[in-house]
Amino acid sequence: MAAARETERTAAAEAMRPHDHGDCIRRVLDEAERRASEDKVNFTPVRRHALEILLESHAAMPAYGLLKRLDAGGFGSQPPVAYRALDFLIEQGFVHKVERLNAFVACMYPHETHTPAFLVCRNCRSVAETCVSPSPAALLREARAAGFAIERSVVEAEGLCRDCASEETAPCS
Amino acid sequence: MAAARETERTAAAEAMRPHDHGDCIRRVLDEAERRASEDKVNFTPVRRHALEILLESHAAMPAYGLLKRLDAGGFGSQPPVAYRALDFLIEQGFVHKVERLNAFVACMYPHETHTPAFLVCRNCRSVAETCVSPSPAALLREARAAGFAIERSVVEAEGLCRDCASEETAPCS
DNA sequence: TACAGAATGTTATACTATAACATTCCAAAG
DNA sequence: CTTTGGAATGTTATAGTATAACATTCTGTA
Repeated sequence: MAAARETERTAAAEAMRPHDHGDCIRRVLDEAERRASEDKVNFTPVRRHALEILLESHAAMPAYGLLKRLDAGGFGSQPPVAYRALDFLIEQGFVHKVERLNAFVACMYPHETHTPAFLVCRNCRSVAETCVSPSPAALLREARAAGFAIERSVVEAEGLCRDCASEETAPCS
Repeated sequence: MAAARETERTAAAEAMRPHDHGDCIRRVLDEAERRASEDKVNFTPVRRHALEILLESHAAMPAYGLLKRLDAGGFGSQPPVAYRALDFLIEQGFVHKVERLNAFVACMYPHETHTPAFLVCRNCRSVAETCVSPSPAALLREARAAGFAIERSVVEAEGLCRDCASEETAPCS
């Protein structure tokens, strides 16, 4: 049982482990590409580049960090450059905003509409996205009783990722 | 069944219905009072007044809205006045921040530590707080597999409350 | 009384986000 | 082809959110 748990593989676990991140990027980028042309939306260079930047890591990036990178890539230095790209990417479901951090992460499941749940490390800001069921049944029940129509929802869990936890307990580096 | 649902009462439903809000305020304020003296924390005038202001409605209030009210009450006009009061109230669990809105609401369940879940109306910004189980089992499983230690989490659901929904479908006022 | 820690007062500044309007690009209609 | 209208981008300005840093006051306790 313990051994099984050790080797258990889930999306969140993968995101926080060393892995072939090049594969992540290619996979997501291809999928985004496909979806964009399928939906006939305009996946322009600045939008693509923004997504590529966000895909570089599983950490959340602030808008102005993205802007800086976009500027370095020759895409302009004013805030709307970043926010417009982000608006587009979020609209398409390629990127999520982590409200807790006022920062943005590339979606690891761009192939399906879903309610994201994030494991946000308070130390290194890494963000692992997981797939949970859209809303807990209890919440749906409450909402219905209140006459409230849920349109979208998000779960944000804050804590310590494995790496940061081991650093805290054994700061030997 | 349908009739039963009509008359169903839950915390979230109550918050969004006309109710004796004076009772809400007294109940929560008393409880806060009690907890503060129990925990030997300093429930100063500015902190108490901030909580009173937030308790006036179930809508979320931005920090600078609170600040304006505190200033009107003679408690000072600079941002730290509001943020310090909010820091204290959040620390004590008397107030939650609704990240989605960058705004703050008084907690309706100050008697228990809990993971809040919010039903946030995108139209009127009313916020109904509900009690759901701390984290969905699926999320806990993911977290464990990832070696991630959840310290706190929040669910924020966005949609339309009953009143705003009926306005949208029948704008006759 | 002197001290220490908590709370508050005050100034300045950093960070996040959007409004508003000008310009360019490009594809579809004429 | 050309025009024309919507989408995208460029640009300036400003609104909104939050914290750093340091001075001062208050209060309980040694």
